Amino acid sequence: MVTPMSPSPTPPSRTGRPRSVEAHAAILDATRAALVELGWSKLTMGDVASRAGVAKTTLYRRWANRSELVVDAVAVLFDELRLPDRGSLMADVEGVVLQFAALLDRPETKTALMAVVAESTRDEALRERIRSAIVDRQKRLVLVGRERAQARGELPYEDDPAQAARNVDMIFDVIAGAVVHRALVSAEPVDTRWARNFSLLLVSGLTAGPGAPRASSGPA
Amino acid sequence: MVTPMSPSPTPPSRTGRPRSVEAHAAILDATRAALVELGWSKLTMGDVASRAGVAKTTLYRRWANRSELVVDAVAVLFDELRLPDRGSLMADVEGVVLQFAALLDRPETKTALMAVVAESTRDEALRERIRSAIVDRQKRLVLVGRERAQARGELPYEDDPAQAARNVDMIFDVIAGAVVHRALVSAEPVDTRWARNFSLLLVSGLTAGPGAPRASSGPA
Amino acid sequence: MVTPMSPSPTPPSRTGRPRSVEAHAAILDATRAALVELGWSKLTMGDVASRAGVAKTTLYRRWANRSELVVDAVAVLFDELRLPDRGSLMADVEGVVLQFAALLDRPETKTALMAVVAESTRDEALRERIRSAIVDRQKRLVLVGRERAQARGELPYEDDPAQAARNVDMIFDVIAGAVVHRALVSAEPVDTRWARNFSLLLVSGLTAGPGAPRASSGPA
Amino acid sequence: MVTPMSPSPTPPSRTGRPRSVEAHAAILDATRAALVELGWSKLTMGDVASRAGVAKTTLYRRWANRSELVVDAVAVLFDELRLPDRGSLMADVEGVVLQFAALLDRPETKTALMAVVAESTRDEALRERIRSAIVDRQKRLVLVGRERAQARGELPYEDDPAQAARNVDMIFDVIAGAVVHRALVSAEPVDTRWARNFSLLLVSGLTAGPGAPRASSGPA
DNA sequence: CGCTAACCGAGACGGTACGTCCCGTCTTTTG
DNA sequence: CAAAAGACGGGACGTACCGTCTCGGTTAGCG
Repeated sequence: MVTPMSPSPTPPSRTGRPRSVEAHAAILDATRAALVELGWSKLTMGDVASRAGVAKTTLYRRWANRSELVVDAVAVLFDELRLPDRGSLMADVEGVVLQFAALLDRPETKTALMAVVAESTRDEALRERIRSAIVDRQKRLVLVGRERAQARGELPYEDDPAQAARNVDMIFDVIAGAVVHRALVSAEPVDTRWARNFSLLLVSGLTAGPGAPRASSGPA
Repeated sequence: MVTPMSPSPTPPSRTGRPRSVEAHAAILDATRAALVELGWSKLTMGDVASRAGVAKTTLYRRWANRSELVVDAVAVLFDELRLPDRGSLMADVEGVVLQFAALLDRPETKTALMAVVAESTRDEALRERIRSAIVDRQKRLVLVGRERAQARGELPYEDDPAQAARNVDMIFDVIAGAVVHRALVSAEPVDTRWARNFSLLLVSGLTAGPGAPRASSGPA
Repeated sequence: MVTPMSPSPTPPSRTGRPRSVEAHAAILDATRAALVELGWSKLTMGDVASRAGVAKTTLYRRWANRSELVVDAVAVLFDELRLPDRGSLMADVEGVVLQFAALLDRPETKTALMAVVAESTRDEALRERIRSAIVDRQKRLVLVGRERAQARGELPYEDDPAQAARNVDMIFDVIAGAVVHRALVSAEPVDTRWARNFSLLLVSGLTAGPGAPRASSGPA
Repeated sequence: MVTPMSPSPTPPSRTGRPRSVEAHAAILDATRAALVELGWSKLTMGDVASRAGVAKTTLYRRWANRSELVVDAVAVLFDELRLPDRGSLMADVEGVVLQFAALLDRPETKTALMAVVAESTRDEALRERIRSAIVDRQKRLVLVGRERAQARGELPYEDDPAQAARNVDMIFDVIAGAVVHRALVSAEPVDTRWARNFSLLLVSGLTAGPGAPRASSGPA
């Protein structure tokens, strides 16, 4: 209970045998491997431990429960998302949609993401961990895309910083939500055609609706 | 052995004691109550059975597992969604967004929906059950909204029926996905302002992008 | 509760559809077959019913529980025991020992006999059923053997009828007990050598000890 | 998976937490108590576990099934049997018969012994466990009795060691078998009179038949 | 010759126990 | 003093049978 549950490989303690750094990586690797082979609901702490060549107690010393472990194991995969400049806002959106869809098609992500979100509806600490480890980190993609579009003149600059932040949040929810829903709930493929149609819809909305000159505070 | 795990209280068999219809309703009620009190991850079959005043075997006779039971228990809640005519496409969208958000704010829905979707990534039968019991049934809302908007002249009629169907699917994924992501992943409230901004974005996109005159097959 | 649990195919009732006689035989056959294949502890009422092509209710209408059913199914096998005249008391004893051993070597008898006896230690009705269906019926063998030995002059006639009855009981317990113990508890074969040694011991004891002239009321 | 199901509280493993010795004793005590209260057929592993203040898994870690547990729980009772020197072979036999009868009259022994023997007809491991934990250990009584009788000159010394062993086995089967059969199958009391008559029969047979001078290898 | 009572099969019912799996914790020995 | 090993108390699983209870339907004997 007093043990710090941080993912940092070495806690403040100075005395005693230091925590193994190799173990940390091995555990996260084992977690992803177990997700691929077994899926979220059949993944067990004991199995992860034995895959990692580690005792169960070592896991519990570092993570409070399996949801937090899985969030950490999966979060790094989201950091691989990139937003290369494809020349236009619509192309950039289409690119990130397809990248995100590819990520959601990986078995470890597919099975784990919705599961930890479901858990988080009853677990404040987990909710916070998801937000900081995944959600907030990926909003960078929206920020970069907007800046680029503004530089290109495709989007105006928003004066109100609060409204600008709200726009970023909403666009993130729209893009991520639509892709997740298409891929996991409707269980239909996110292919090039879908990505193009979706990007067209979004970019049209952005250039005509909120984010467009003077549409945010009150629609016509 | 091959007893159909359908939610219908009486399988095709003609002989033998028929399945109890009261038990069926009691089980679904108990399932929702357990979701509210315990949440998905602490809900157990044994607990549902005893709440319903029913033996555990009676549950397993009718549902193959907890996920399928929960889908059936939750699906009926989605049928309460309505699309009253609020006079404009944007008002209609805003209305359905707020209704859907209210539904996702109910504890039984919040904790269960993402959980069964997560399970369904490894369970084809469950995926199909979610699709038929929830997803396909609620697309009716998009259909009604589009027809109404077309009648009002807010949206054009689409000639290609395949493209029309694709549009319905995508709009459904965008609306449901954005609301779900905002409410459960980002864990931020879907309030009136968010709903208005989102509706503005969507309707702007719809009237300018796909669904707008000749933008669907290929943008310039 | 009011239904008479007698093994007779037709209870005292006069009106209504009579109980099926074919079913009765089919059930006992199925019981023995299940004993052979599954053994006592894995024999189930449902399995016997389906083997016999009969509903479970039909079994319960006729037998109170599986122990009583098995006693009835096994009892008839004991009636096949015979005591052919082999010319001497010792040869007669040896003959019946080997016959009894052969009966106990049959899988249905082996697995069932001790099981129902074990049950009967807590079930008075079952104890009575075992006594009347098996134990008392087979004492006939001892009676015949004694009469024959007395006719041959190998054994004296006992004047006191109560003592005579006690002797029969004891000899029955000694023979049956020794064979059962050797076969099932010690789990060693009852072969010709064992049978001969045992018979020698018993007949020696009988002609010198109780049953011998004036040894029963008080040994020297 | 291949954990040795031995009754010893500590398996060969050297590392890890050792098995609790207190739990071991508590379980065997609880088993006997449950046998007394419920009898063999109503004794459940879960009930024994909760009586012993132990988890069900702890039982299964040490015994493969209920039968093996019960054999271990009951076996120690047989070790209480003694053979005090009563001055003559007949008195010694009578004494052990009455002691054995008293043991079989205890509710835990009565209900359990025949039950595990019945199970053992289909379970080689159980058969071996009964033999080593009960049967072979109690043959000591016959050995002691014979030595004493030989010292007294009541019985001759047997030259052939194989025949001597066979005699011990047979006498054990005769004594134990007769008492068990009288007590449990015939369900009649083993009182002093019965014990005296039986002892007379047996001792007469022993001094005149096998074990007597030159009758063992082949009677005329 | 139709009643009617008791039978029949099928199979769902509320229950109990099973033996297994995993949880998260706790004692050990080892490094 | 941490780490691996593994036993611990506990809880839920999904299954197997129990003995009972509807069902719809059959089969006598009696009136």
